[in-house]
Amino acid sequence: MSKQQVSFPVVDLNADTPCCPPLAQRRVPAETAAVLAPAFKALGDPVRLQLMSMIASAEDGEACVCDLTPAFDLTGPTISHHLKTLREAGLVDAERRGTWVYYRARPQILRQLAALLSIEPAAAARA
Amino acid sequence: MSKQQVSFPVVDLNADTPCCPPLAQRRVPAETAAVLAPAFKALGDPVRLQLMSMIASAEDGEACVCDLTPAFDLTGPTISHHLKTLREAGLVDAERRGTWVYYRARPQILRQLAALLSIEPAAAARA
DNA sequence: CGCCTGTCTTGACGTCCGTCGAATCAAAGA
DNA sequence: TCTTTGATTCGACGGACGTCAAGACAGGCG
Repeated sequence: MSKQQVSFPVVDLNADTPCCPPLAQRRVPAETAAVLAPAFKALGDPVRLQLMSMIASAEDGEACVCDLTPAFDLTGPTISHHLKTLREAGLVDAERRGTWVYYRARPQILRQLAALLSIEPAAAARA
Repeated sequence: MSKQQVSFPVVDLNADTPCCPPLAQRRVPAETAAVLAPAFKALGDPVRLQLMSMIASAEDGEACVCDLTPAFDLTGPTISHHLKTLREAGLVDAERRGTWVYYRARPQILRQLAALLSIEPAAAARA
């Protein structure tokens, strides 16, 4: 493990983040943007967006990699890479139970992102 | 991101898009993911997230490039490039009036993105 | 027209990203 | 222990991205 990987985001948005009056209500400060942007970035790939949805909409709230991988025309390592991206963005958690690894969505950050994008009637009517 | 990119999008999400039961409710189809991911991607940069917020939260619902640019330690062309990205993602509209160019948010797509990320109590309680 | 100011486009550079094959690690069985 | 199966990490390649300097374009004013 020694080598690189100095920075290891694994964004922790659950704790302190004062989180986000809507984007259209007050200007997002640079620090908030720096914290939240990586989450949007992680969702900015069609494969990861589908992975996120498959995980979040799974029956028991969790999905096995073994169910995720065959849903795409991509190799295992590539799916694993995308899952790592989602993990480091703080969007999902992973847990190994026996042979398989299960992924679970973190609803708090999803709510934060949704809140940031929410538009109140006032702003909506304005434009 | 996923390869291809058939033609430059200039995503038109306002019209037809069936748009999006919450991501955690039903699995997002590949076509929907392909259409929505670029919008998230566009928000996945701190500068663009701030630009989007500055535009959406502006007094009259629109912001002049001349007000946007000096808010960052970046050159004019770079800001212009980011604005173009937001435009091509369908997140903002631009209009030239005399000397200055004004940008205006498109609330519909913001609402769509927010709806996609929204978590119902059921799914929230589950995880 | 000519000049100035504001904005966008172009071309280039270095970095990051998505993808794969091969190697590695982890758990379960023979 | 050795083998098998599932998942991640490593190393590499090609393409996309963020940034800037320089040039081009548009509108206003003498």
